Amino acid sequence: MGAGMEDSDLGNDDTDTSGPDVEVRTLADLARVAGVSAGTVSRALAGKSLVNAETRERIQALARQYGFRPNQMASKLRSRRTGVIGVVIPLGHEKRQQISDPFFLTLLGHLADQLTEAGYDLMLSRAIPDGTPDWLERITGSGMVDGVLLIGQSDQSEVIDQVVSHYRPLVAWGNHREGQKHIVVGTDNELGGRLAAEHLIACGARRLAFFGDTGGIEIATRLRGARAAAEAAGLHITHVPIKLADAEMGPQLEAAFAAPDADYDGIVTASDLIAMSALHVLHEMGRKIPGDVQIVGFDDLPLARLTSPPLTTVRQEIGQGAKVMVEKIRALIEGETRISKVMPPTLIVRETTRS
Amino acid sequence: MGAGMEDSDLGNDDTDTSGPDVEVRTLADLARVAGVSAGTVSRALAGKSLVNAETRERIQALARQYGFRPNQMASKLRSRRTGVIGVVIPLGHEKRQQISDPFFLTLLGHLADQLTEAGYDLMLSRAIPDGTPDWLERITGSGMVDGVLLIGQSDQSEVIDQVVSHYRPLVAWGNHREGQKHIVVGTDNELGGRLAAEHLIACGARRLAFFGDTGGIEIATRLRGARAAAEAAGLHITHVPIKLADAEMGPQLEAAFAAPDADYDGIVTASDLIAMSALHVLHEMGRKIPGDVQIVGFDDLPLARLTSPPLTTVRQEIGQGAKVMVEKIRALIEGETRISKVMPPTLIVRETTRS
DNA sequence: GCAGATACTGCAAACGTTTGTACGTCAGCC
DNA sequence: GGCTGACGTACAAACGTTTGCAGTATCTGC
Repeated sequence: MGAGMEDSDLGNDDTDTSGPDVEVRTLADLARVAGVSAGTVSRALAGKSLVNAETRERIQALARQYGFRPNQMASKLRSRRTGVIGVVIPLGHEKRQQISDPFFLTLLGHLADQLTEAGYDLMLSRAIPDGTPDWLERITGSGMVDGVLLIGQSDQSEVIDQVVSHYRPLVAWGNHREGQKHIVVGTDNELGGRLAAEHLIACGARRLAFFGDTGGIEIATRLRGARAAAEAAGLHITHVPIKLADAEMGPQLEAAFAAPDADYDGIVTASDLIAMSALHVLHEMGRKIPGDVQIVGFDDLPLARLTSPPLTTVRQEIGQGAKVMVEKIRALIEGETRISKVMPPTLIVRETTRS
Repeated sequence: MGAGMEDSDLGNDDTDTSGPDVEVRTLADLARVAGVSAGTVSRALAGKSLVNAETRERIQALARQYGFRPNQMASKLRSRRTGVIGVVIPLGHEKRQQISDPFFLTLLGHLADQLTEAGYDLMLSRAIPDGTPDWLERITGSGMVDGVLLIGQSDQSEVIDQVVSHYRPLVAWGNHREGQKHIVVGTDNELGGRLAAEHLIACGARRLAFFGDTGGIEIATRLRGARAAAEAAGLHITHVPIKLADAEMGPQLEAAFAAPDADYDGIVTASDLIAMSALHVLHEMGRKIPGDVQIVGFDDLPLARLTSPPLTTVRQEIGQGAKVMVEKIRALIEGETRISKVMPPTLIVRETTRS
């Protein structure tokens, strides 16, 4: 009608200094207000030196004033860089459809910190591996992330290798295995298992058990290390596959201790969580710790020092691990090639062993 | 140390599936292969009924065969819908630049589950509030998310209200306050604090303390509830502002107990984490629990049942809370209007009180 | 056999940026 | 004074989708 909204006359730069009377949603809008072209606005906001310093600051001030922020989707589409790292937690061998392991959650927290620091956003996905590479490719192939961080490999090492053959920027937390294609940051789980078992043996334990479900390769490797230590000492170690599901853990443990030849005096656990649960069950059974039974955890969660007695455990350098993962993924994105890093765990002796 | 592999050239993997001889990266590419137009391919992959069922399946098969996935950025740009929910954790009143509270982490885990279920992706941001709305608007205004979930309000209630006045789809976890504009899902913290204190009093405690930093509104409200209960019984409750930083908590607590008139016999804590730490410190000091001192936690983390003695605590329905938050944000995105939901907490009596 | 409905499909215009190239101006230099 | 280069800006072509609209067969009923 009469009142056309083609407000293209930019001669009247009179009163619109303070009031965002006209909505500015796009670069073009802001360009009109500033009396320059959209391209210049784009460069100005990106802080490029190509544009006159004075103009740049004027435009930035204008953007602030109008509360303008460039549309990220458009930006990402055009620049073919998302600034987003996908973090995926494979729910692999755990039945429970839920992210619950405090270790992974803690690692996630650290990753969030490191990624933010590095200027990346973090896109979180939980995935349920199904044998095909699809659960992973749904993320790598989405075009939504510049790279992928995998929190744990579960039992999907082959699948991951397969994906990595055509998708480079991927780093996993977990266990390094010879011949594996994908890059891994993790703890030397075999050494960890060994340290735990050796310590127990040195403290006089003879009837050993390993508590943990070996569906994931990390845990399996820990068992291997523990078993090696046991055998070196001429001892047997019983494997008890406790699963990491909050609700079931108590009953599982009770059943384990009720078994006929279950009078263990030294227990290596696959995680602090299991250790804490075991501690609790043993308390209820009236067993003295470390008098009757000694226990070693794995992870050294912040909580490990709060149990009573405080938990002897194998420490994984989780903050450091997150840092390394982020470093590696960044390098990978830059096109560099990288190698895996396995970090040695440390035995933290507290009071659930007789040291 | 690290073992690794330099597997740099990966171009020669042409032995895989049945003949992706021509690379298909875009809709147009696939359209060419299928002998249709790009638009049709788009519709076919979206499963629209507009395209012939047979054609649709042929195209989908082709897409699978060539491993084609539409570029999300382009899709999101065009359709103006991202399918992403931003989850932001304000690091507000905690000095420590790190996501560490297990409660928030657990809530995050549940949110991840619920959002995935609902078909949304989750973009995680940690933010450091700075008094201006900028830390939040950086996310709401980015055009990258369809909605925002806030894990805790910290002390930013006003700022959040301000943002909500022009950005609708936002739901916060936290404390509901009369007159507040933004939608909140959370626990009745005042009631929680009251339940805890009343229970202690009923169990014979007379020298009460509240352990927790009241920088965040949630905690302040819990203290208010506890104080109300104390006053109703004619008792005084001492506020000890313990901060939630892993490393410092021990020393803080020791200092608190070393204070001249610190012979508390009943402690309400602002979180299970503080309670667990206090339990530990008290153990070390040789105090009997619940004989000498009784303690009530807050949250009912899965770990609360594992302490020794098992922790009496005020339970927040965190899984339920996550579910409600996701429901509300979805409704908000659909354009509906919503109201806050405050859920009643439950007192879980275990063994750190004499019941 | 024909009008009109029906069922698909193609065309092309967005979506809002970024960025290579071209253009214009101005200073410095011989 | 013209040439060279530096500097700053405008122009327009992507980026890869989705989707309204128009077009073309095929079908239906009379």
